[in-house]
Amino acid sequence: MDSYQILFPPSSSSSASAAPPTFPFAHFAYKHAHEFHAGSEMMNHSNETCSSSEVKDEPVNSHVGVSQDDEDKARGDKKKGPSSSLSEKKKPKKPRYAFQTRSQVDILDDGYRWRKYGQKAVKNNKFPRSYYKCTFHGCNVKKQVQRLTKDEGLVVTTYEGVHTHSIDKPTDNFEHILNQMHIYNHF
DNA sequence: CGATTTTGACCAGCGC
DNA sequence: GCGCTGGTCAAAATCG
Repeated sequence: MDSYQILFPPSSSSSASAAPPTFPFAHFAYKHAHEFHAGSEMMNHSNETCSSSEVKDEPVNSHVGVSQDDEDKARGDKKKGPSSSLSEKKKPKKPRYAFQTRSQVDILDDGYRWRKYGQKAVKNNKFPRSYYKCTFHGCNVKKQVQRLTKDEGLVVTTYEGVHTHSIDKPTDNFEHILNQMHIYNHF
């Protein structure tokens, strides 16, 4: 837990091929474009919500970000029980895209279908963090939603992985925004 | 009745 | 080595 580098995705994606089709939350971003906070620079403009000047505990203040690592994953078996099988992987962290939004509800509908699989109380936060998994068959995308203590109205959503399928609930022509985001991405 | 949420337990990584 | 914290699983409960 710490701060993910909050920034827009792959500004450094050396391998474009590896670049995900789009951000998993692009769709959602569009829907909440008006209240979408992403991009360190973009944020500066809308500093009304977060005055990230004196940050001390909350690393995530006014950044939205992304931090990607490997594209692998390492969930072979993590479960209770004898950990006999485990001699591989070190801890490949999948790319994670974090961004925060202003919303009264934690459950932000981004078009995909999620199933909650856990909830945990995190330190420095009054509100618990919820863990969701994409229910699409074969899609291992996960996301966690957490409300900030400082800004009760701010919800931090962290996506892990990229959806390998289309949105379950298509709506507006968000592809437009997608393109824009791509631009940032390329930037 | 099936899908999803809730909730406690378990495990792994990290810091001291 | 121990304790803390985060992340995940799974059984039970709840919802549509």
